[in-house]
Amino acid sequence: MNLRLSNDFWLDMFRQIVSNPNYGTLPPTGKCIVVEYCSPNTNKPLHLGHVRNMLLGWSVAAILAAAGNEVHKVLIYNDRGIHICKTMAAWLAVGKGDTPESTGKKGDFLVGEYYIKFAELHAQQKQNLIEGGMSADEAEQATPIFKAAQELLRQWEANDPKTRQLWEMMNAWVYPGHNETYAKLGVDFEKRYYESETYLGGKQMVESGLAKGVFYRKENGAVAIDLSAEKLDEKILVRGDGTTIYITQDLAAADMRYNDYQMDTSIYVVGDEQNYHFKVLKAIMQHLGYPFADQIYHLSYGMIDLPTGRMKSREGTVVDADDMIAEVIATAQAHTEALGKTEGFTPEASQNLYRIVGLGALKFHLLKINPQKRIIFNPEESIDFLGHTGPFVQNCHARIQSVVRKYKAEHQLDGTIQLNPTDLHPAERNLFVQLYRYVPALQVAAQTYDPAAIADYAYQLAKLYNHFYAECPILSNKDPQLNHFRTVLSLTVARLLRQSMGLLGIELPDRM
RNA sequence: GGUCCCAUAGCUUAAUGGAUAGAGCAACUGCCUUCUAAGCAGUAGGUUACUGGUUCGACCCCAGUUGGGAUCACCA
Repeated sequence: MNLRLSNDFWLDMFRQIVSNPNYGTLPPTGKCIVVEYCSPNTNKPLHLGHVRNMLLGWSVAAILAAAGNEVHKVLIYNDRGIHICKTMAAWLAVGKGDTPESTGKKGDFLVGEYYIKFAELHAQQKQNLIEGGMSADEAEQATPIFKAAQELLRQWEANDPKTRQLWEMMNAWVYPGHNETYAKLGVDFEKRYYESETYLGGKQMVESGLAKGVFYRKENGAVAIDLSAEKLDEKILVRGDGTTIYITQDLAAADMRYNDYQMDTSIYVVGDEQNYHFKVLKAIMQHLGYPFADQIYHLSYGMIDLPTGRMKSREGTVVDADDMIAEVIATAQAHTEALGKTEGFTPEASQNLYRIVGLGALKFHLLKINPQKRIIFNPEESIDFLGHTGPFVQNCHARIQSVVRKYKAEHQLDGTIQLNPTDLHPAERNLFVQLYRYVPALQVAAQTYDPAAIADYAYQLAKLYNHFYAECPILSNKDPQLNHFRTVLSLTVARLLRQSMGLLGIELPDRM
Protein backbone atom coordinates (compact mmCIF):
# COMPACT_ATOMS: atom_id res chain seq x y z
CA MET A 1 0.00 0.00 0.00
CA ASN A 2 2.79 2.36 0.95
CA LEU A 3 4.69 1.57 -2.18
CA ARG A 4 1.67 2.16 -4.33
CA LEU A 5 0.87 5.57 -2.85
CA SER A 6 4.49 6.44 -3.16
CA ASN A 7 4.61 5.42 -6.79
CA ASP A 8 1.51 7.51 -7.41
CA PHE A 9 3.26 10.49 -5.97
CA TRP A 10 6.42 10.05 -8.02
CA LEU A 11 4.54 9.38 -11.22
CA ASP A 12 2.60 12.57 -10.72
CA MET A 13 5.83 14.42 -10.04
CA PHE A 14 7.30 13.03 -13.24
CA ARG A 15 4.27 14.13 -15.27
CA GLN A 16 4.74 17.65 -13.95
CA ILE A 17 8.39 17.71 -14.96
CA VAL A 18 7.59 16.42 -18.44
CA SER A 19 4.91 19.03 -19.01
CA ASN A 20 6.96 21.93 -17.64
CA PRO A 21 9.58 23.11 -20.14
CA ASN A 22 10.94 25.55 -17.56
CA TYR A 23 11.57 22.90 -14.94
CA GLY A 24 14.87 23.65 -13.25
CA THR A 25 14.87 27.39 -13.78
CA LEU A 26 14.14 29.14 -10.52
CA PRO A 27 11.97 32.26 -10.22
CA PRO A 28 13.75 35.64 -10.18
CA THR A 29 15.25 36.66 -6.87
CA GLY A 30 15.64 40.30 -7.86
CA LYS A 31 19.26 40.15 -6.80
CA CYS A 32 22.12 41.47 -8.88
CA ILE A 33 25.40 39.60 -8.61
CA VAL A 34 28.73 40.47 -10.19
CA VAL A 35 31.18 37.62 -10.63
CA GLU A 36 34.78 38.54 -11.29
CA TYR A 37 36.88 35.66 -12.44
CA CYS A 38 40.24 35.33 -14.09
CA SER A 39 42.45 38.33 -13.45
CA PRO A 40 45.36 37.71 -15.76
CA ASN A 41 48.57 39.62 -16.21
CA THR A 42 49.28 40.78 -19.73
CA ASN A 43 52.80 39.41 -19.76
CA LYS A 44 52.21 35.73 -20.39
CA PRO A 45 49.80 33.09 -21.67
CA LEU A 46 47.05 31.67 -19.47
CA HIS A 47 47.97 28.51 -17.59
CA LEU A 48 46.25 25.58 -15.92
CA GLY A 49 45.58 27.61 -12.77
CA HIS A 50 43.67 30.14 -14.86
CA VAL A 51 41.74 27.24 -16.38
CA ARG A 52 40.45 26.18 -12.98
CA ASN A 53 39.68 29.79 -12.17
CA MET A 54 37.78 30.36 -15.42
CA LEU A 55 35.79 27.14 -15.32
CA LEU A 56 34.86 27.74 -11.70
CA GLY A 57 33.87 31.35 -12.27
CA TRP A 58 31.93 30.69 -15.45
CA SER A 59 30.08 27.78 -13.87
CA VAL A 60 29.21 29.63 -10.66
CA ALA A 61 27.86 32.48 -12.77
CA ALA A 62 25.72 30.04 -14.75
CA ILE A 63 24.44 28.40 -11.56
CA LEU A 64 23.55 31.74 -9.98
CA ALA A 65 21.74 32.80 -13.14
CA ALA A 66 19.77 29.54 -13.22
CA ALA A 67 18.89 30.17 -9.57
CA GLY A 68 17.10 33.35 -10.60
CA ASN A 69 19.76 36.03 -10.15
CA GLU A 70 20.81 38.78 -12.51
CA VAL A 71 24.46 37.90 -13.08
CA HIS A 72 27.25 39.91 -14.64
CA LYS A 73 30.56 38.29 -15.52
CA VAL A 74 33.56 40.57 -15.44
CA LEU A 75 37.30 40.29 -15.72
CA ILE A 76 40.10 42.57 -14.63
CA TYR A 77 43.36 42.79 -16.50
CA ASN A 78 46.52 43.54 -14.57
CA ASP A 79 47.84 45.36 -17.57
CA ARG A 80 50.41 47.65 -15.93
CA GLY A 81 53.16 47.48 -13.38
CA ILE A 82 56.66 46.25 -12.97
CA HIS A 83 55.94 42.78 -14.38
CA ILE A 84 54.87 44.25 -17.71
CA CYS A 85 57.85 46.57 -17.76
CA LYS A 86 60.19 43.64 -17.25
CA THR A 87 58.80 42.02 -20.35
CA MET A 88 59.11 45.26 -22.27
CA ALA A 89 62.71 45.70 -21.12
CA ALA A 90 63.64 42.19 -22.25
CA TRP A 91 62.02 42.74 -25.63
CA LEU A 92 63.91 46.01 -26.09
CA ALA A 93 67.15 44.30 -25.09
CA VAL A 94 67.01 41.14 -27.16
CA GLY A 95 63.76 41.23 -29.12
CA LYS A 96 65.22 42.44 -32.42
CA GLY A 97 61.83 43.90 -33.30
CA ASP A 98 60.11 40.51 -33.30
CA THR A 99 56.30 40.57 -33.55
CA PRO A 100 53.66 37.84 -33.63
CA GLU A 101 53.42 38.47 -37.38
CA SER A 102 57.16 38.23 -38.02
CA THR A 103 57.60 35.10 -35.92
CA GLY A 104 54.25 33.44 -36.55
CA LYS A 105 53.84 32.98 -32.82
CA LYS A 106 50.67 33.45 -30.81
CA GLY A 107 50.97 36.88 -29.22
CA ASP A 108 50.61 35.87 -25.59
CA PHE A 109 53.24 33.18 -26.01
CA LEU A 110 55.66 35.56 -27.70
CA VAL A 111 55.30 38.06 -24.87
CA GLY A 112 55.63 35.26 -22.34
CA GLU A 113 58.96 34.30 -23.87
CA TYR A 114 60.30 37.74 -23.00
CA TYR A 115 59.09 37.44 -19.45
CA ILE A 116 61.19 34.30 -19.14
CA LYS A 117 64.00 36.04 -21.04
CA PHE A 118 63.97 38.80 -18.49
CA ALA A 119 64.45 36.32 -15.68
CA GLU A 120 67.39 34.75 -17.53
CA LEU A 121 69.07 38.05 -18.29
CA HIS A 122 68.54 39.22 -14.75
CA ALA A 123 70.02 36.04 -13.29
CA GLN A 124 73.09 36.28 -15.54
CA GLN A 125 73.70 39.93 -14.82
CA LYS A 126 73.17 39.39 -11.13
CA GLN A 127 75.76 36.61 -11.15
CA ASN A 128 78.23 38.91 -12.90
CA LEU A 129 77.70 41.61 -10.30
CA ILE A 130 78.15 39.16 -7.47
CA GLU A 131 81.37 37.94 -9.02
CA GLY A 132 82.42 41.56 -9.23
CA GLY A 133 82.09 41.76 -5.46
CA MET A 134 78.51 42.94 -4.92
CA SER A 135 76.25 41.40 -2.30
CA ALA A 136 73.35 39.30 -3.53
CA ASP A 137 70.73 41.67 -2.09
CA GLU A 138 72.35 44.64 -3.70
CA ALA A 139 72.81 42.86 -7.02
CA GLU A 140 69.11 41.93 -7.09
CA GLN A 141 68.25 45.60 -7.51
CA ALA A 142 71.25 46.63 -9.58
CA THR A 143 71.22 44.62 -12.79
CA PRO A 144 71.02 46.70 -15.96
CA ILE A 145 67.92 44.85 -17.12
CA PHE A 146 66.12 45.44 -13.81
CA LYS A 147 67.07 49.09 -13.85
CA ALA A 148 65.77 49.32 -17.41
CA ALA A 149 62.45 47.87 -16.27
CA GLN A 150 62.22 50.32 -13.39
CA GLU A 151 62.97 53.18 -15.71
CA LEU A 152 60.22 52.00 -18.06
CA LEU A 153 57.79 51.96 -15.14
CA ARG A 154 58.73 55.52 -14.25
CA GLN A 155 58.31 56.64 -17.83
CA TRP A 156 55.04 54.80 -18.11
CA GLU A 157 53.70 56.58 -15.04
CA ALA A 158 54.99 59.87 -16.46
CA ASN A 159 53.00 59.16 -19.63
CA ASP A 160 56.05 59.02 -21.83
CA PRO A 161 54.61 58.54 -25.35
CA LYS A 162 57.23 56.09 -26.58
CA THR A 163 56.91 53.91 -23.50
CA ARG A 164 53.14 54.00 -23.67
CA GLN A 165 53.31 53.05 -27.31
CA LEU A 166 55.52 50.06 -26.61
CA TRP A 167 53.27 49.03 -23.74
CA GLU A 168 50.14 49.27 -25.86
CA MET A 169 51.77 47.36 -28.68
CA MET A 170 52.82 44.44 -26.52
CA ASN A 171 49.51 44.31 -24.63
CA ALA A 172 47.75 44.33 -27.99
CA TRP A 173 49.65 41.15 -28.83
CA VAL A 174 48.46 39.46 -25.68
CA TYR A 175 44.71 40.15 -25.79
CA PRO A 176 43.92 38.26 -29.02
CA GLY A 177 45.93 35.33 -27.69
CA HIS A 178 43.96 35.25 -24.46
CA ASN A 179 40.70 35.72 -26.35
CA GLU A 180 41.48 32.63 -28.35
CA THR A 181 41.92 30.66 -25.12
CA TYR A 182 38.65 31.99 -23.67
CA ALA A 183 36.86 30.96 -26.86
CA LYS A 184 38.34 27.47 -26.78
CA LEU A 185 37.21 27.02 -23.20
CA GLY A 186 33.83 28.57 -23.88
CA VAL A 187 34.07 31.28 -21.23
CA ASP A 188 33.03 34.87 -21.76
CA PHE A 189 32.97 38.22 -20.02
CA GLU A 190 30.39 40.96 -20.18
CA LYS A 191 32.85 43.66 -19.21
CA ARG A 192 36.61 43.93 -18.95
CA TYR A 193 38.30 46.22 -16.49
CA TYR A 194 41.89 47.34 -16.78
CA GLU A 195 44.10 48.15 -13.86
CA SER A 196 45.64 50.96 -15.90
CA GLU A 197 42.22 52.63 -15.76
CA THR A 198 41.42 51.96 -12.12
CA TYR A 199 44.74 52.29 -10.34
CA LEU A 200 44.58 56.05 -9.90
CA GLY A 201 41.01 56.09 -8.63
CA GLY A 202 41.86 54.90 -5.15
CA LYS A 203 43.18 58.23 -4.00
CA GLN A 204 39.73 59.82 -3.89
CA MET A 205 38.46 56.97 -1.76
CA VAL A 206 41.38 57.46 0.55
CA GLU A 207 40.50 61.14 0.87
CA SER A 208 36.91 60.38 1.77
CA GLY A 209 38.06 57.69 4.18
CA LEU A 210 40.31 60.22 5.87
CA ALA A 211 37.47 62.71 6.03
CA LYS A 212 35.23 60.10 7.65
CA GLY A 213 37.94 59.26 10.13
CA VAL A 214 38.07 55.66 8.95
CA PHE A 215 41.69 56.11 7.86
CA TYR A 216 44.47 58.06 9.51
CA ARG A 217 47.74 59.60 8.42
CA LYS A 218 51.04 58.41 9.81
CA GLU A 219 54.05 60.58 10.66
CA ASN A 220 55.69 60.08 7.25
CA GLY A 221 52.46 60.87 5.38
CA ALA A 222 51.41 57.27 4.71
CA VAL A 223 47.69 56.52 5.11
CA ALA A 224 46.59 53.51 7.13
CA ILE A 225 43.60 51.77 8.69
CA ASP A 226 43.55 49.88 11.95
CA LEU A 227 41.96 46.47 11.45
CA SER A 228 43.25 44.94 14.66
CA ALA A 229 39.65 44.48 15.83
CA GLU A 230 39.25 42.05 12.92
CA LYS A 231 42.64 40.47 13.70
CA LEU A 232 43.96 41.89 10.45
CA ASP A 233 46.42 44.39 11.95
CA GLU A 234 47.22 47.80 10.55
CA LYS A 235 47.07 48.09 6.79
CA ILE A 236 48.83 50.73 4.74
CA LEU A 237 46.74 52.20 1.91
CA VAL A 238 49.03 54.90 0.56
CA ARG A 239 52.80 55.00 0.82
CA GLY A 240 54.70 57.83 2.44
CA ASP A 241 55.54 59.15 -1.02
CA GLY A 242 51.85 59.35 -1.91
CA THR A 243 51.73 56.42 -4.33
CA THR A 244 49.03 53.80 -4.04
CA ILE A 245 49.43 50.08 -3.50
CA TYR A 246 47.61 46.95 -4.57
CA ILE A 247 44.82 47.10 -1.98
CA THR A 248 44.03 50.71 -2.84
CA GLN A 249 43.66 49.81 -6.48
CA ASP A 250 41.29 47.01 -5.58
CA LEU A 251 39.23 49.40 -3.49
CA ALA A 252 39.00 51.67 -6.50
CA ALA A 253 38.01 48.78 -8.72
CA ALA A 254 35.29 47.75 -6.26
CA ASP A 255 34.00 51.30 -6.16
CA MET A 256 33.94 51.51 -9.95
CA ARG A 257 32.14 48.20 -10.16
CA TYR A 258 29.49 49.41 -7.75
CA ASN A 259 28.95 52.51 -9.86
CA ASP A 260 28.51 50.29 -12.90
CA TYR A 261 26.18 47.68 -11.44
CA GLN A 262 24.86 48.67 -7.96
CA MET A 263 25.14 44.96 -7.25
CA ASP A 264 23.86 43.29 -4.12
CA THR A 265 26.62 40.74 -4.10
CA SER A 266 30.15 40.86 -5.44
CA ILE A 267 31.99 37.60 -5.95
CA TYR A 268 35.71 37.37 -6.58
CA VAL A 269 36.93 34.05 -7.92
CA VAL A 270 40.57 34.20 -6.90
CA GLY A 271 43.09 31.64 -5.62
CA ASP A 272 43.39 30.92 -1.90
CA GLU A 273 46.81 32.57 -1.71
CA GLN A 274 44.85 35.82 -1.56
CA ASN A 275 42.55 34.92 1.34
CA TYR A 276 44.09 37.52 3.59
CA HIS A 277 43.94 40.20 0.94
CA PHE A 278 40.22 39.75 0.40
CA LYS A 279 39.47 39.75 4.11
CA VAL A 280 41.18 43.11 4.25
CA LEU A 281 39.35 44.36 1.16
CA LYS A 282 35.99 43.38 2.61
CA ALA A 283 36.78 44.87 6.03
CA ILE A 284 37.81 48.20 4.53
CA MET A 285 34.72 48.36 2.32
CA GLN A 286 32.62 47.70 5.41
CA HIS A 287 34.37 50.48 7.31
CA LEU A 288 33.72 52.80 4.39
CA GLY A 289 30.04 51.90 4.56
CA TYR A 290 29.44 50.43 1.10
CA PRO A 291 25.99 48.80 1.07
CA PHE A 292 27.20 45.63 -0.62
CA ALA A 293 30.30 45.29 1.56
CA ASP A 294 28.80 42.53 3.71
CA GLN A 295 28.04 40.65 0.52
CA ILE A 296 31.57 40.69 -0.81
CA TYR A 297 32.47 37.05 -1.20
CA HIS A 298 35.89 35.72 -2.02
CA LEU A 299 35.32 32.41 -3.80
CA SER A 300 38.65 30.96 -2.93
CA TYR A 301 39.99 27.93 -4.73
CA GLY A 302 43.03 25.75 -4.19
CA MET A 303 46.07 26.07 -6.37
CA ILE A 304 46.91 23.51 -9.00
CA ASP A 305 50.40 22.23 -8.25
CA LEU A 306 52.71 19.88 -10.09
CA PRO A 307 54.08 16.80 -8.33
CA THR A 308 57.32 18.78 -8.07
CA GLY A 309 55.59 21.74 -6.42
CA ARG A 310 54.30 25.04 -7.56
CA MET A 311 54.10 26.07 -11.21
CA LYS A 312 56.41 28.97 -11.95
CA SER A 313 56.09 30.83 -15.20
CA ARG A 314 59.51 32.43 -14.82
CA GLU A 315 61.05 28.98 -14.65
CA GLY A 316 59.00 27.67 -17.53
CA THR A 317 57.35 24.95 -15.44
CA VAL A 318 53.79 26.04 -16.09
CA VAL A 319 51.26 23.96 -17.95
CA ASP A 320 49.88 26.35 -20.56
CA ALA A 321 46.10 26.41 -20.97
CA ASP A 322 46.35 26.00 -24.74
CA ASP A 323 48.62 22.97 -24.41
CA MET A 324 46.36 21.41 -21.83
CA ILE A 325 43.31 21.86 -24.04
CA ALA A 326 45.09 20.49 -27.09
CA GLU A 327 46.32 17.49 -25.17
CA VAL A 328 42.99 16.52 -23.69
CA ILE A 329 41.39 16.79 -27.14
CA ALA A 330 44.13 14.58 -28.58
CA THR A 331 43.52 12.05 -25.83
CA ALA A 332 39.80 12.13 -26.58
CA GLN A 333 40.59 11.44 -30.22
CA ALA A 334 42.79 8.46 -29.33
CA HIS A 335 40.10 6.95 -27.09
CA THR A 336 37.36 7.59 -29.60
CA GLU A 337 39.27 6.09 -32.50
CA ALA A 338 40.28 3.07 -30.44
CA LEU A 339 36.58 2.45 -29.77
CA GLY A 340 35.66 3.02 -33.42
CA LYS A 341 33.02 5.52 -32.38
CA THR A 342 33.28 7.90 -35.31
CA GLU A 343 32.37 5.54 -38.13
CA GLY A 344 30.20 7.40 -40.57
CA PHE A 345 31.22 10.78 -39.16
CA THR A 346 32.44 13.54 -41.46
CA PRO A 347 35.95 14.77 -40.59
CA GLU A 348 34.44 17.96 -39.19
CA ALA A 349 31.95 16.05 -37.05
CA SER A 350 34.77 13.85 -35.73
CA GLN A 351 36.90 16.83 -34.81
CA ASN A 352 33.95 18.44 -33.09
CA LEU A 353 33.30 15.28 -31.09
CA TYR A 354 36.93 15.06 -29.97
CA ARG A 355 36.70 18.66 -28.83
CA ILE A 356 33.44 18.12 -26.95
CA VAL A 357 34.64 14.95 -25.23
CA GLY A 358 38.11 16.27 -24.44
CA LEU A 359 36.80 19.48 -22.94
CA GLY A 360 34.08 17.54 -21.16
CA ALA A 361 36.71 15.37 -19.51
CA LEU A 362 38.82 18.38 -18.52
CA LYS A 363 35.96 20.50 -17.21
CA PHE A 364 34.34 17.70 -15.25
CA HIS A 365 37.69 16.69 -13.80
CA LEU A 366 38.31 20.19 -12.45
CA LEU A 367 34.75 21.00 -11.41
CA LYS A 368 33.79 17.79 -9.63
CA ILE A 369 36.20 18.58 -6.83
CA ASN A 370 35.31 20.95 -4.03
CA PRO A 371 36.88 24.33 -5.01
CA GLN A 372 38.84 24.77 -1.81
CA LYS A 373 40.81 21.56 -2.31
CA ARG A 374 44.13 21.93 -3.97
CA ILE A 375 44.78 19.77 -7.00
CA ILE A 376 48.04 18.07 -7.84
CA PHE A 377 48.25 17.74 -11.58
CA ASN A 378 50.65 15.16 -12.94
CA PRO A 379 51.37 15.82 -16.63
CA GLU A 380 52.53 12.20 -16.97
CA GLU A 381 49.05 10.91 -16.18
CA SER A 382 46.28 11.73 -18.58
CA ILE A 383 42.81 12.68 -17.42
CA ASP A 384 40.37 9.79 -17.02
CA PHE A 385 37.63 9.04 -19.54
CA LEU A 386 36.06 6.15 -17.62
CA GLY A 387 33.95 6.04 -14.49
CA HIS A 388 33.24 9.24 -12.60
CA THR A 389 34.01 11.54 -15.53
CA GLY A 390 32.53 13.92 -18.06
CA PRO A 391 32.61 11.38 -20.91
CA PHE A 392 30.60 8.95 -18.74
CA VAL A 393 27.75 11.45 -18.63
CA GLN A 394 28.22 12.38 -22.28
CA ASN A 395 28.05 8.76 -23.30
CA CYS A 396 24.86 8.27 -21.34
CA HIS A 397 23.32 11.18 -23.24
CA ALA A 398 24.46 9.78 -26.59
CA ARG A 399 22.96 6.37 -25.92
CA ILE A 400 19.65 7.97 -24.91
CA GLN A 401 19.60 9.93 -28.16
CA SER A 402 20.29 6.73 -30.03
CA VAL A 403 17.27 5.01 -28.50
CA VAL A 404 15.07 8.04 -29.04
CA ARG A 405 16.07 8.23 -32.70
CA LYS A 406 15.00 4.62 -33.16
CA TYR A 407 11.68 5.22 -31.46
CA LYS A 408 10.96 8.33 -33.47
CA ALA A 409 11.69 6.53 -36.73
CA GLU A 410 8.61 4.38 -36.07
CA HIS A 411 6.35 6.33 -33.71
CA GLN A 412 5.06 9.71 -32.66
CA LEU A 413 6.07 11.07 -29.27
CA ASP A 414 3.26 12.96 -27.59
CA GLY A 415 4.47 12.98 -24.01
CA THR A 416 1.34 11.51 -22.48
CA ILE A 417 2.03 8.81 -19.99
CA GLN A 418 -0.31 5.92 -19.42
CA LEU A 419 1.09 3.72 -16.76
CA ASN A 420 -0.26 1.87 -13.78
CA PRO A 421 1.76 3.04 -10.77
CA THR A 422 1.99 -0.52 -9.51
CA ASP A 423 3.90 -1.41 -12.68
CA LEU A 424 6.61 1.11 -11.96
CA HIS A 425 10.03 -0.53 -11.99
CA PRO A 426 12.36 0.41 -9.08
CA ALA A 427 14.94 1.69 -11.58
CA GLU A 428 12.28 4.00 -13.05
CA ARG A 429 11.24 5.18 -9.63
CA ASN A 430 14.85 5.97 -8.76
CA LEU A 431 15.09 8.08 -11.90
CA PHE A 432 11.94 9.99 -10.91
CA VAL A 433 13.47 10.75 -7.54
CA GLN A 434 16.71 11.94 -9.09
CA LEU A 435 14.90 14.14 -11.62
CA TYR A 436 13.03 15.70 -8.73
CA ARG A 437 16.28 16.38 -6.88
CA TYR A 438 17.53 18.74 -9.54
CA VAL A 439 16.10 21.86 -7.95
CA PRO A 440 17.47 21.18 -4.47
CA ALA A 441 20.85 20.41 -6.03
CA LEU A 442 20.77 23.70 -7.90
CA GLN A 443 19.83 25.55 -4.72
CA VAL A 444 22.68 24.00 -2.78
CA ALA A 445 25.12 24.77 -5.59
CA ALA A 446 23.94 28.38 -5.70
CA GLN A 447 24.07 28.84 -1.95
CA THR A 448 27.53 27.35 -1.58
CA TYR A 449 28.90 28.62 -4.92
CA ASP A 450 29.91 25.07 -5.66
CA PRO A 451 29.63 23.50 -9.12
CA ALA A 452 30.69 20.16 -7.62
CA ALA A 453 27.13 19.76 -6.32
CA ILE A 454 25.89 19.95 -9.93
CA ALA A 455 28.62 17.64 -11.22
CA ASP A 456 27.61 15.09 -8.62
CA TYR A 457 23.96 15.45 -9.57
CA ALA A 458 24.64 14.86 -13.25
CA TYR A 459 26.84 11.88 -12.53
CA GLN A 460 24.24 10.28 -10.25
CA LEU A 461 21.53 10.81 -12.84
CA ALA A 462 23.63 9.23 -15.60
CA LYS A 463 24.56 6.34 -13.33
CA LEU A 464 20.91 5.67 -12.44
CA TYR A 465 19.98 5.86 -16.10
CA ASN A 466 22.66 3.35 -17.07
CA HIS A 467 21.29 1.01 -14.44
CA PHE A 468 17.77 1.48 -15.79
CA TYR A 469 19.06 0.97 -19.32
CA ALA A 470 20.58 -2.36 -18.37
CA GLU A 471 17.52 -3.43 -16.35
CA CYS A 472 14.63 -2.30 -18.52
CA PRO A 473 14.06 -2.83 -22.24
CA ILE A 474 12.92 0.47 -23.70
CA LEU A 475 11.74 -0.32 -27.21
CA SER A 476 11.08 -4.05 -27.22
CA ASN A 477 8.16 -4.34 -24.81
CA LYS A 478 4.89 -5.82 -26.04
CA ASP A 479 2.99 -2.91 -24.54
CA PRO A 480 3.36 0.12 -26.82
CA GLN A 481 2.42 2.41 -23.92
CA LEU A 482 5.37 1.12 -21.96
CA ASN A 483 7.72 1.76 -24.88
CA HIS A 484 6.35 5.25 -25.16
CA PHE A 485 6.68 5.93 -21.45
CA ARG A 486 10.26 4.69 -21.27
CA THR A 487 11.20 6.81 -24.27
CA VAL A 488 9.68 9.88 -22.65
CA LEU A 489 11.54 9.03 -19.46
CA SER A 490 14.78 8.73 -21.43
CA LEU A 491 14.19 12.04 -23.15
CA THR A 492 13.53 13.73 -19.84
CA VAL A 493 16.72 12.33 -18.36
CA ALA A 494 18.61 13.61 -21.41
CA ARG A 495 17.08 17.04 -20.89
CA LEU A 496 18.18 17.22 -17.27
CA LEU A 497 21.62 15.91 -18.18
CA ARG A 498 21.99 18.74 -20.69
CA GLN A 499 20.64 21.24 -18.20
CA SER A 500 22.98 20.23 -15.37
CA MET A 501 26.07 19.69 -17.50
CA GLY A 502 25.28 22.98 -19.23
CA LEU A 503 25.84 24.68 -15.90
CA LEU A 504 29.34 23.25 -15.96
CA GLY A 505 29.91 24.44 -19.52
CA ILE A 506 29.96 20.87 -20.82
CA GLU A 507 28.28 19.99 -24.11
CA LEU A 508 26.60 16.63 -24.61
CA PRO A 509 26.91 14.96 -28.02
CA ASP A 510 24.02 13.13 -29.70
CA ARG A 511 26.38 10.40 -30.88
CA MET A 512 29.68 9.22 -29.54
C1' G B 1 55.60 33.17 16.15
C1' G B 2 50.10 35.15 14.71
C1' U B 3 46.00 34.05 11.38
C1' C B 4 43.55 30.92 7.79
C1' C B 5 42.76 26.28 4.84
C1' C B 6 43.31 20.94 4.26
C1' A B 7 43.59 15.49 6.30
C1' U B 8 37.92 9.84 4.66
C1' A B 9 39.84 2.64 1.18
C1' G B 10 46.55 1.73 -2.15
C1' C B 11 45.15 6.47 -5.39
C1' U B 12 41.26 10.50 -6.60
C1' U B 13 37.07 11.72 -3.82
C1' A B 14 31.24 12.13 -1.72
C1' A B 15 28.21 12.59 2.48
C1' U B 16 21.53 19.94 5.61
C1' G B 17 24.25 16.63 13.20
C1' G B 18 20.43 11.07 11.84
C1' A B 19 19.71 4.40 8.70
C1' U B 20 25.02 -0.49 7.40
C1' A B 21 30.38 6.22 5.66
C1' G B 22 28.70 6.42 -0.87
C1' A B 23 31.40 6.49 -5.62
C1' G B 24 35.37 6.23 -9.33
C1' C B 25 40.45 4.46 -10.54
C1' A B 26 43.73 0.35 -9.75
C1' A B 27 42.92 -5.57 -8.55
C1' C B 28 39.74 -9.88 -9.10
C1' U B 29 34.73 -12.59 -11.23
C1' G B 30 30.84 -12.53 -14.65
C1' C B 31 27.77 -9.94 -18.92
C1' C B 32 27.80 -7.61 -26.11
C1' U B 33 23.08 -13.32 -31.86
C1' U B 34 17.64 -7.29 -28.63
C1' C B 35 17.91 -0.44 -27.79
C1' U B 36 25.75 2.53 -27.98
C1' A B 37 30.25 -2.35 -23.34
C1' A B 38 33.27 5.36 -22.77
C1' G B 39 28.39 0.52 -20.08
C1' C B 40 26.10 -3.13 -16.35
C1' A B 41 26.27 -6.78 -12.21
C1' G B 42 29.44 -8.70 -8.41
C1' U B 43 34.15 -9.67 -4.92
C1' A B 44 37.77 -7.40 -2.02
C1' G B 45 39.40 -2.87 0.26
C1' G B 46 37.49 2.13 6.15
C1' U B 47 39.75 2.67 13.90
C1' U B 48 36.85 9.13 8.66
C1' A B 49 45.17 11.66 11.04
C1' C B 50 45.40 11.46 16.74
C1' U B 51 43.34 12.66 21.89
C1' G B 52 39.54 14.53 24.56
C1' G B 53 34.65 17.16 24.84
C1' U B 54 29.33 18.67 23.55
C1' U B 55 24.92 15.60 22.00
C1' C B 56 19.76 10.68 22.49
C1' G B 57 23.08 10.56 18.13
C1' A B 58 29.51 13.32 15.42
C1' C B 59 33.25 12.36 9.10
C1' C B 60 30.33 16.87 10.34
C1' C B 61 30.20 21.11 16.13
C1' C B 62 34.19 22.62 20.19
C1' A B 63 39.35 22.27 22.38
C1' G B 64 44.09 20.40 21.90
C1' U B 65 47.98 17.40 19.17
C1' U B 66 50.45 15.80 14.63
C1' G B 67 51.30 16.23 9.38
C1' G B 68 50.69 19.25 4.71
C1' G B 69 49.70 24.12 2.41
C1' A B 70 48.87 29.42 2.28
C1' U B 71 49.49 34.11 4.31
C1' C B 72 51.11 37.97 7.80
C1' A B 73 55.56 44.44 2.76
C1' C B 74 54.87 51.76 2.54
C1' C B 75 55.28 43.95 -3.31
C1' A B 76 51.48 42.60 -6.89
